[in-house]
Amino acid sequence: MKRSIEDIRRQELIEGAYRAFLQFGIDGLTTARICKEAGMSPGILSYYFKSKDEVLFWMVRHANRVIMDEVANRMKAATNRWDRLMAIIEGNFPESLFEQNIANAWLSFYVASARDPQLERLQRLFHRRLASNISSCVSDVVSAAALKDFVETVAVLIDGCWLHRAAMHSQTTSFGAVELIKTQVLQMLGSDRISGMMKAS
Amino acid sequence: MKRSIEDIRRQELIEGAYRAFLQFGIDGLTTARICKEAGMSPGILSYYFKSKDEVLFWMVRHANRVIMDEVANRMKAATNRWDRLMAIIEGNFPESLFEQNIANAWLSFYVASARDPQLERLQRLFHRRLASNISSCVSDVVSAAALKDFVETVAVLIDGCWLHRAAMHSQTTSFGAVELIKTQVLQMLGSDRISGMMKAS
DNA sequence: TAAAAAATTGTATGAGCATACAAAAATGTG
DNA sequence: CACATTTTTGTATGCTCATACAATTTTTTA
Repeated sequence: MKRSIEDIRRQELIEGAYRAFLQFGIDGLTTARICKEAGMSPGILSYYFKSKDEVLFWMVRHANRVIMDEVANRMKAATNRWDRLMAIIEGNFPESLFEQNIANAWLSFYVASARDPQLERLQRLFHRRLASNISSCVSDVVSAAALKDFVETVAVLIDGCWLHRAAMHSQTTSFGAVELIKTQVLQMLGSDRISGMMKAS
Repeated sequence: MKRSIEDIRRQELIEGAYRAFLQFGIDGLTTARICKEAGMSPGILSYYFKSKDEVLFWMVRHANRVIMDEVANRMKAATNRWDRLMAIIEGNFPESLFEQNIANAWLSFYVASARDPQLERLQRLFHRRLASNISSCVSDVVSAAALKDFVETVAVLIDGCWLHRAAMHSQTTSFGAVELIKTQVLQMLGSDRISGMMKAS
């Protein structure tokens, strides 16, 4: 079928771009590098995509889905709100992905999205998803007023840990980041509310 | 004197680079733009500097000094350890500098320092200074074991707030960031230890 | 003031890159 | 098989930029 080969090639290029992204960040992504990584000749990109930026767009979506899958998998095993909150936090730091290169690549995406409206919309979307995920776990035990602050603090902690991981001097591990955030969350919620969250729902 | 004019020109170029950095981030920095911002003709850069990267290096030092001055000024007014800790936190979020453009520029510096050993050394230095500043405020009231975690958490919160500020959707203010971090610090230390820190020293 | 030195200008060069596209190869169709 | 269509290749074009440098202007020196 006609669609098939086009879809396959596009997907191969997106995944090639993803591998190049992880290795070189958003700035190291050249059309030539993307095509090479996908095992094709350099000109092919402009046959299947309107521009490099279009590949970039789909690649970032792909990259985000990889992380979201980690969260989703952990969510399945959770039976109460507390476990779901932990699933979100842990899912944001999969050992296989929490590496300097990758953290740096994500940072470069943040930088780029300040100048590219398409990427900016993606980033906004990712943030909303995270915020709404966190919200749904604690909305029953935290007042509406405090909810926004709680969500923002957790989001800042997650982003902050990734930023720290990008710094070459950092030796933070996946485990360390989760513990750091968990400690703050424990303090913010207190044991009463956490017990409340542990009742199955 | 021979030194004088050279120093002046170098300084002017560094400050031109700084202004361009704040406006366009590290990637928007072209030699032409730097020179233009400094009010000189485009070729002058290679007369006073070995390369663009050398200007970059001095520019980042300059940019950091601007922030450090904010911290230092607030430190002067502090008479006890608690006030000094607050001076560090508040000094890291001066209203005049806590803007989307500037946050983005700093992020781009983080990204770049993964590939430039010179910048990486600078970043390491900035981090050590921050960590040692924070440490000296709380080392008396926090056990040696907990000290590392405390410092790391505060550093992560500071970096995280800046990262969040870089995101276009964020409406965090300077005040909001300080409050967010202060809330976590209050929780971590507890009122007993804070009273301890408030005794003049 | 005349000659030398320093500072500045504007531009040429070449490198790296995205994109377009002509030519070639592969695949499909009758 | 002959022909049309799709896919792929390799390269040409034009752009942005860092850097070097010859030509010019300004300043210093004697």
